[in-house]
This record gives sequence, structure tokens and C-alpha cells, in this order.
Amino acid sequence: MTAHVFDIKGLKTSCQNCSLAELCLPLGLDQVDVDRLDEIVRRARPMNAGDHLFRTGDAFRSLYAVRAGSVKVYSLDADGEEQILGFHLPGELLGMDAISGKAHACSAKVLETTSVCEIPFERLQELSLRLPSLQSQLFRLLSQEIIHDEAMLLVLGKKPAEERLATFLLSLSERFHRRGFSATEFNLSMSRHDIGNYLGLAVETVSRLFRRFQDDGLLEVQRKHILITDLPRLRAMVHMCDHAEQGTAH
Amino acid sequence: MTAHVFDIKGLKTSCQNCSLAELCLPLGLDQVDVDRLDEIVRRARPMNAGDHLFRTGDAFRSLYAVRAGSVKVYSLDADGEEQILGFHLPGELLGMDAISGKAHACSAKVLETTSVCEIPFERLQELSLRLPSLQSQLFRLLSQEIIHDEAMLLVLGKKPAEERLATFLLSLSERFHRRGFSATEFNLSMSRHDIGNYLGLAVETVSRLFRRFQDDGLLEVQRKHILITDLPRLRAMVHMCDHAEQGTAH
DNA sequence: CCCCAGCGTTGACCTGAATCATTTCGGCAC
DNA sequence: GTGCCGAAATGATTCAGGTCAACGCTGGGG
Repeated sequence: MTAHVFDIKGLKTSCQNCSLAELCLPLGLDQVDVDRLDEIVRRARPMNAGDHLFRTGDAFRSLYAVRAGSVKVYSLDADGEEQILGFHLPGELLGMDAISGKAHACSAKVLETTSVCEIPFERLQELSLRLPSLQSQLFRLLSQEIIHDEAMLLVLGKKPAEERLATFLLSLSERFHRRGFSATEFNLSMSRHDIGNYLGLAVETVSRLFRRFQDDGLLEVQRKHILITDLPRLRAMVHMCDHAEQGTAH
Repeated sequence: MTAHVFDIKGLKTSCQNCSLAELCLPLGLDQVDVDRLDEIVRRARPMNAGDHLFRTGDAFRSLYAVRAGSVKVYSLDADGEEQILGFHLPGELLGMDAISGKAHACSAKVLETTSVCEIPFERLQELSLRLPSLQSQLFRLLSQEIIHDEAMLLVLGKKPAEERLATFLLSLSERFHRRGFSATEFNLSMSRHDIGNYLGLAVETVSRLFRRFQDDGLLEVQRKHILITDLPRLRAMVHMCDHAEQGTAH
């Protein structure tokens, strides 16, 4: 009986049985390889809203994968101004920007009750020397992070406020959808302030845009709860050729 | 005699003897490993201003390293609007954002007479399975690209025009310096239009800022020629804790 | 149950940078 | 030299979005 329970627990906490495997590191690995990966992954107890996964200056040791919940990653400039670099949903990897240094250059703060897997980078690197498909997947994930950031550069560099918020909402929509949730109804785990910060807009502007979108019949907004009522039109607002927001993204 | 000439040519075109090795892929590799890398690197004849290294949609096969000259990387959004993602100087790698896909999502255009090394990615990946230090260096370079883009997100998201241009000039200054050129005197290989596009500003604003900087005694500008006359003050304008613009950057 | 703090909303106003319209410059062909 | 063309500079005007200042929820603690 007890043994049985242990088995179930064992199953629950392996990459093998993780519903996020297709979005996360294990993508493209075969059974055996996933088992090897499994051996080095550490699964931590859930964290509470406001907890930090790591902070600027902390020694870099591991990458992290979100299992449930959400995480915001931000850096602080000289004046202590915060710039949010991304929001991470389940199945997304974070910490990759620290690989080239000894310490984290950003901080990662949990937005709600969240559990993450910790993947010691040294060991991951060793392992990926022996598992070509793992190495390959790592390269892909790093590259996707670059793609995401580049898409964001376009948004911040050229797009007006309206399109920024639309892009943001669509990104969330797609990502929720890919995780098996509704593409049209979800809760924002971040504050208006965070959204504004991320999109390079003032909080007030974000507020006004939510109202406008609602008035235009695109959304129904109730605080953190979002219902997209006209997805096609929201897409049309962004109409960019949709060079897909794929995996690791924010 | 002829043989001798061939020898010299051979030496000139190896990573081994490339003055950029310390900025480029070979960093951290020992002699033997560099030789292996050397075998897969293809050195192309110089290209002319305006030529494309690759375009959006081209099949992804290789990464490229700039040997001499400069390259601008840009993407086009739905409306055909160009967004410049970076400028690459000698020793910098480009094309890394295409790793996760089959095709390039951006285009790379040469700004002046430029020569590049082409590194077939398939072979690089195979090789890096056998050479831990190469794998490691690749991870580092990808990570640095992410760091660069994140730094740019801060600039575009929060900084006023003045600070954007200052940041840009300082980045160039540092990068030229690291390559053994003057940190205070250099030529811009890109147009005002490109600078504005990259920094999310109108051309006119860039023009006015150059004038203002000159009037303030920070610079002497003469078309493409820049002489920084007060580097400390330029740095002060940016004063961010300088979480260094390291390697691959733009 | 009520109070308070923090988030969110709303409105009035201001400003930095975009846009528009010329003009000037510098390189190049003839 | 002269004329031409694209890049750059400059000035006038406009406007998107920021800032400032109240105000209104709402949810947690006493």
C-alpha cells in the first residue's frame, strides 16, 4: 500500500510523465535520454507569491523550468528602475541569460503559488555532451529565447501602445492554449504595473487601453480576469506575419 | 617561392591566426580543438555594401562570423516595416536566432566591404559533441546574445532618446576598443536612418541629438566620422551599472 | 464589521519625440 | 566646373502617451 503510494509519487514527479514535456527540455528526447535527464532535475516544493527564485548577483548554478504558476524576470538599471524582461508560464525555461557569466544579471520573482524544476547547469552540460538530442534541444531553446527577445525589440521599437497590449494578450492566449487551457479566457497573474513596465507603457495607459478594448468589443475585463470576445479582430490589430511565439517565451 | 606564398595564405586564413579568436568561437579552445573547428569553417570572398548574407525565409544552414567590415541584421514586420536588431562588428557571430527553426527569420545585410566566415551549423553541432570547450563556448555565445537583446529591451522600454544614442555610441566605442581600435574616434558604417531605426527614434531626432551632443562638447561629428571628446560625461549619461556588453553583441 | 493599504481607474494637462516641410550638403556623372 | 540625387540638418507643428492628481474598489487584518 505504502509502496504503491510511493510509486504514484515517483511517476508524478518525473519528466517522463510531465504533461509539459513537449514544451520543455525533454522535447525530442527518447525514453532513455529522458530518464538520464530526470536524474539530474531537482523538483522543489512550491513557492509563494513574491518569493525569489534568484536575484541579480546570485551565483549562477542552474536553469529553472516552471512546472505550475508563473514567474516574472526583471533586471534593475543603475537608478534601481525595474525592467521586466518576461513572464514565464509552465513548461518555460528561465535563467539562460546567466550561462555566459558567473552570476545572474536578472532577478526572477514568483507571481503566484508556483513550483519549478531546478536543472543544475554543469550537469546538464555534461549530459548534453553525451545526448545529442539534448544538446540540440538546448540550442533550440536558447535560440528561441533570442527570437522572443527580438520580437519584443520590434514591439518596443516600433509599435504604438494599442498594438503592444494586443500583442501581449495574444501571446498569453497562444501560450495558455498550447498548455491545454482556453485561448480566450484566462487570469492575468501580473499587475497592471507589471504589464506597463514590460510593454514600456505607463500604468494609466494600460488601464485606458483595457477600457478601450472593452468598449470596442474585443475583450471583457474584470480586474485580472480576461475574456477575449473577438480574437480575430485582436489578431488583425497585430497582423504581423506571426513568426510564431514558440516555446521558451514569455 | 610559390609554395611559400601558399603557406602564408594558409596561415592568414585559419582561426588559429585570426586576431579575432579571443572574441569569436575559438575562445577557450586549445590548439587541437581550434584545428578541428578550422576544418569546418568556410572563408568566403569579401562582399560589397548592400549584399545580403541571408534573407528572411532562406534555409538555415550556417552561422556566420564577421572577419572584417560590418553587418546589419533586421527583420520585417507584417507591413514590411524594417526593424534593425543589431549591427555586427568583426569577431561577432550572427544567425543564432535561426537555430530553432528551419529558415532565417531575419535578414543580414552588409554595410561596407565585408568578409565573413561561414560555419555550417550541422557540423558545428557534431563537433561540439566531441569538444566540451566548444559546446561550452557556443552556449556562452548564445547566452550573450540573449543578454545583449535584454539590455536593448531596457533601452527601448525605458530610456529617453538622449540616453539611447549615448548608449549606442558607448557600445560602439567599447567594441572598437576591444578590437584594438580607438575608443574615441571611429566611423559609423550605418546611416542615420539605420541608427534611428535601431534605437526606435526618428531620423530627425538622431540628427538633432548629434548636434546637441556636439554643442554640449561631448562629440565632434562630421557625417560618419565620430570623435568622442568627453567619454566620461557620455558614460555618466548612461550611468547604468554597466553590466557589460561582452562579446557577440551588436 | 469596519478600516486601511494597495491596486486600479479616470480626467486634466504637459511634453518629448514624431511628422511634415524645406533646405543644405556631399559625392558622383558628365 | 555644373547638375543631380540621396543623405543629413533644421525649423514648425502636432500628437501619443506620460505625468499629476483625485477617486473608487476590494480584500485582508484587527
